[in-house]
Amino acid sequence: MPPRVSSETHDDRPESGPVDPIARVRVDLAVRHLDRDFDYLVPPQFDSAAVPGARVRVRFAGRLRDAYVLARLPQADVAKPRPIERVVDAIAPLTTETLELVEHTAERYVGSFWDVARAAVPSRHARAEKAVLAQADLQQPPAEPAQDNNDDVWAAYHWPHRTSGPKEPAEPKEPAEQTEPERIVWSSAPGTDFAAEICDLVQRVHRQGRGVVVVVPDAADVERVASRLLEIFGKPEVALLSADSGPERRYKEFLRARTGRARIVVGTRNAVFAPVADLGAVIVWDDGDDVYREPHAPYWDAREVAALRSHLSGCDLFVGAPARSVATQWWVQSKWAQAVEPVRPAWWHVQAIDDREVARDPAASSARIPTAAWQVAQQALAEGPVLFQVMRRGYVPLLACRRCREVATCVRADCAGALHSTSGHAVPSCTRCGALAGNWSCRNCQETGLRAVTVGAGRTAEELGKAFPGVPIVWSQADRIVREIGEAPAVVVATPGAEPVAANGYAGVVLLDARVAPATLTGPEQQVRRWFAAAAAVRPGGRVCIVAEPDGAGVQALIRYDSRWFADRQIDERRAVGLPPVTRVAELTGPSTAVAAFVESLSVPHRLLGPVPVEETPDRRDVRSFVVVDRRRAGALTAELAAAIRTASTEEGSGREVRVRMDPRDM
DNA sequence: GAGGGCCAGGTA
DNA sequence: ACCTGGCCCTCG
Repeated sequence: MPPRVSSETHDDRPESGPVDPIARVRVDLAVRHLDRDFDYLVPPQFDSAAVPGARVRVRFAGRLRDAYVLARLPQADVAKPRPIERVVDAIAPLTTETLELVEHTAERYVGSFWDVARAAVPSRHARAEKAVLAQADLQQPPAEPAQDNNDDVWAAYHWPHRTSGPKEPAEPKEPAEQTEPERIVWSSAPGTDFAAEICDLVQRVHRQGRGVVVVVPDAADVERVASRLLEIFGKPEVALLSADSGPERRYKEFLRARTGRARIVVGTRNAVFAPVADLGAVIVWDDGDDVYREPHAPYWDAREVAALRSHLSGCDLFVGAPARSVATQWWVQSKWAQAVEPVRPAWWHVQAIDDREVARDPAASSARIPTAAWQVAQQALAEGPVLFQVMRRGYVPLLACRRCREVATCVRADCAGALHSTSGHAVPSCTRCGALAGNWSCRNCQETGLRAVTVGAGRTAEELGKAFPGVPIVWSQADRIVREIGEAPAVVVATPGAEPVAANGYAGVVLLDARVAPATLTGPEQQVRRWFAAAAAVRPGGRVCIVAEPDGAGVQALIRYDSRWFADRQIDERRAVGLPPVTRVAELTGPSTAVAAFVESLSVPHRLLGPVPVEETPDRRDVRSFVVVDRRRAGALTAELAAAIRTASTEEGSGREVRVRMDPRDM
C-alpha cells in the first residue's frame, strides 16, 4: 500500500483556494489493470464534500463514472488533472478507517477496490439519506442504558487475566492512547446464551463511550441479538444491517451508523465493514459458519476482515462460537489472541453409542437409531423437549436400486439427476428436473424396487412420531425452519443450523448420522462444530447422546467438552501436511493454460497442488490449482498474483478468466 | 474496455 | 496525397 498524505498534515499552508486541491480517487471500472489511483482536481465548491471516503462522479476516458476519494493531496502526479464533475452523497459513505479496511481487504484477497467497496456500502438510497439528515435537529441525547447484567454471564468461563469477564477500564480510553487491543476467542459453555454474552460485551464497550460492531451469521441471529440490545439501549443507539430489510431501510441504518447516531451496529457478514466512528470492538459470533465467506469476488472472509480491522484500527476483537474453530485456535497458538475457555460443568455427560453395535441390535426399530438412544430420548422426554440432529433434510434424499445398490437416476434419458422421495407415500421424483419416476427400473440390472440410501429429517420425524405417540413432533430444516419452541416435551428433528431455540433448553440432545467424517479438509471441523452447536443447547442436567464410535477425536472432544483440544489436533495434522492455517493458500481456477501461466509467473517460493479438472463446469475445461506458501510469504504471493491479474487484463487470451481465491475455507 | 494516435501498406 | 486497417497505448 503506497503511503498517502492526509489533509491534516497540511493545515499550515497559505490560504489560497482549497488547501489540498487534488483528490486521489479509485474509479469504478470493470478492468483490473485500471484498479489504481488517479488524480482529479477538486473545484472549490466541492472542497468540503470531496473528503476521503466520499463518492464522486468523474470523467474517465470521456465517460462519467463513479469513484471514491481515497485522499486529498496538495499536488497531482500529472500536469493537468481533470476536475471532479460532482460529489454524489451528502454523507460520505466511508470513513478513513473503513476506506483503509476496504483497501487492505482488496489487497489481501487479490481483488479490486470497488468489488470490496460494493460489499461494504449498501446501494445508495437518496430518500434514506434525506430522512437521516432531517433527523439531525430532533436528535435527543442517548437514553441512559438500562443496567440489567447483575448476574454474571461469564460465570461458566475461565478468563485469562481475571476471575471472570473482560477487562474493565477504570476510565474511558484517550483516543491517542496506544494500548494493545484485547483479542479474545471464546467457546460456549453448555447451556449458555450467546446473545446474553454478546450483550455484555457490547455494554462494556459502550460504557467506554466507543462504538461496536456485532457480526452474526444470519438475519434471525441479528433479530435475536438486536432485540436484547434495543431493550437495553433503545432504538436510536442501535443500527441493524441485514440484507433482507429492504434497500431504503438498509441504507438508512447504514447512515445512522455512519453519522454516529447509532453507536452499536448489528448485522450479517457485510456489517464487518460498518463505518462506526471511534470503534471500540468488533464482535463475531460463530465464525466457523461458511456464510462468513463472501460468495462474490474477491471472496473475502468476514472473520479475517474482522481480524484485519482489529489489526489496522487497534480495536478489540471478540470471536465466539459453540466450538473453537481451527482458524481462531491458530490465533491463540500464535499468541495473537487469548482464549476464554468454558468450564465443563459437573453434570456434563455424553453417551457415545458405538454404531457398529447398531447393526447387531435386534431391538432397534430403525437401523439408524440404536436402543440406547431411544432410551435416552424416552427419559429426557419426561422432562422437556428432545433435539434430534440429522444431517440430511427432506424425506429420503437419496434412493438406490434394491438389488445392485446403484444410485437411482431420473427416468428421462436426457437427465441424469438423482431420485429422492419427499414423503412416505409420494412417488419418487428427480431432484434435478422434477420428473416423477413411477415406472423406474434400474439401468444396471432392470430391477424395479428401490431402497433408501440416506434418511432425511422428514423420515426420521415420522419414525420418531410412531415411537413416541402423543408427543408433538417438530420438524425444522432450512426451507421450513422453526425458530423457537416452548418448554413442553416435544420431539424436535432438525438439520444443523436449523435447530429451534428451546425456551428453557433441551432436556436431551441426540446426534444422529455422526458415524462418517466428511473427507474434506474442514469436514471434521464442521462436523464437530455442528455437534457442539446442538449439544450446547442442552439445559443444565440434560443428557447428550451421539451415535458414533466413541474413540473418534471429535466424539472425544464432545465427551470432554473440549473443542480447543480438537482444534489443536487439527492444527497438528495440518502442520504435518503443510496446509492452512499453518500455511497460506491461493486457489486458482480457470482455463488450464491460463492457470499454468499464472503459476509460471510466480517467483515466490511455493508448493503447487494440482491442477485438477473442475467438475462444476462441464461445458468448459477448467482446472483448479492451489499455490501453498509459507505464511511469511503471503504478502509477496498476493502482490505477484495481483500483478499477474493486471497483466492478463491488458492482454488478449484467457488470462482474464482466472479466478483467484485466497485462503479458501475448504480445499 | 474503448477511443485515439500512429505506422504500414495499399489506392487514386 | 490520401484512405484504411491493425496495433498498442492511455485513460487523471
